[in-house]
Amino acid sequence: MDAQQLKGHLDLLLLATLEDGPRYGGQIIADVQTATDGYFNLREGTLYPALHRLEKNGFIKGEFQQLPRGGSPVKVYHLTPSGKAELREEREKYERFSSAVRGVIGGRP
Amino acid sequence: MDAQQLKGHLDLLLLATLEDGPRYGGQIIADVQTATDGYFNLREGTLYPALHRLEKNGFIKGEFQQLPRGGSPVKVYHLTPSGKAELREEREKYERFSSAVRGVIGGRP
DNA sequence: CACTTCCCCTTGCAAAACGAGGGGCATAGG
DNA sequence: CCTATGCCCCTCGTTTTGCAAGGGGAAGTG
Repeated sequence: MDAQQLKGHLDLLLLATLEDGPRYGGQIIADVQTATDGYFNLREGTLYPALHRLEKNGFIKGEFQQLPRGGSPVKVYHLTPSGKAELREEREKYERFSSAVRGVIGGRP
Repeated sequence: MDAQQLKGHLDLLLLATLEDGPRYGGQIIADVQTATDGYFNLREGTLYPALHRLEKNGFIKGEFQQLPRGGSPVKVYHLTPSGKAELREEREKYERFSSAVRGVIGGRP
């Protein structure tokens, strides 16, 4: 996977992942990896700053929770209403991007 | 258009544009803009360094040519054989990227 | 002679993913 | 008990790269 390829699209992936329900860091990484057949292998140094960014912008909210299986509390993030709206916008933005690229390289829109 | 969105995909766009024939800077900008319905509006500060990068890697080659319509000679770039191979690879890379994103956000692959 | 229009190039800036490193808590093994 | 391992969360510095701004040259126009 090319690192630069991901720039500008990470927020969309995170919001879309959280759309399926609250998750904490490790789960998000695992889910993205599964959903992309291993193509996107997010690093912690990538994920956490991105989550903080999204939280600061009010799109997601994180709360520490104690898991039944013990261990330290984990920080579970969930979408806010404004985050759902943002997700819709990001989806549309991606569609415009995708169409534009297809317009240049050819292939299905 | 989000600047970050383009990162990591610019080389693909340039190589694909030159696939249709040799072009000089201004033409490339115009062609990309047309092919994307105005979505990608490349700046000179974006284009020229990228062209130099591609040329240094042997993917394209630029030569100054005198245009029939007069004016200063323009630098016309064309794909090299290794550039055509690179374009194939970049296309595949983009398809993998695109599939991966679709895998997360849903929608057609 | 200005003035505009292209064309080409370079420098410094900013955004963002990443690698590496650190620290905390809980369970397992010696 | 004490160390090791496994998660989990966070941060700092690096690198890449698109972009804005600026500059310069050649040709045409009033």
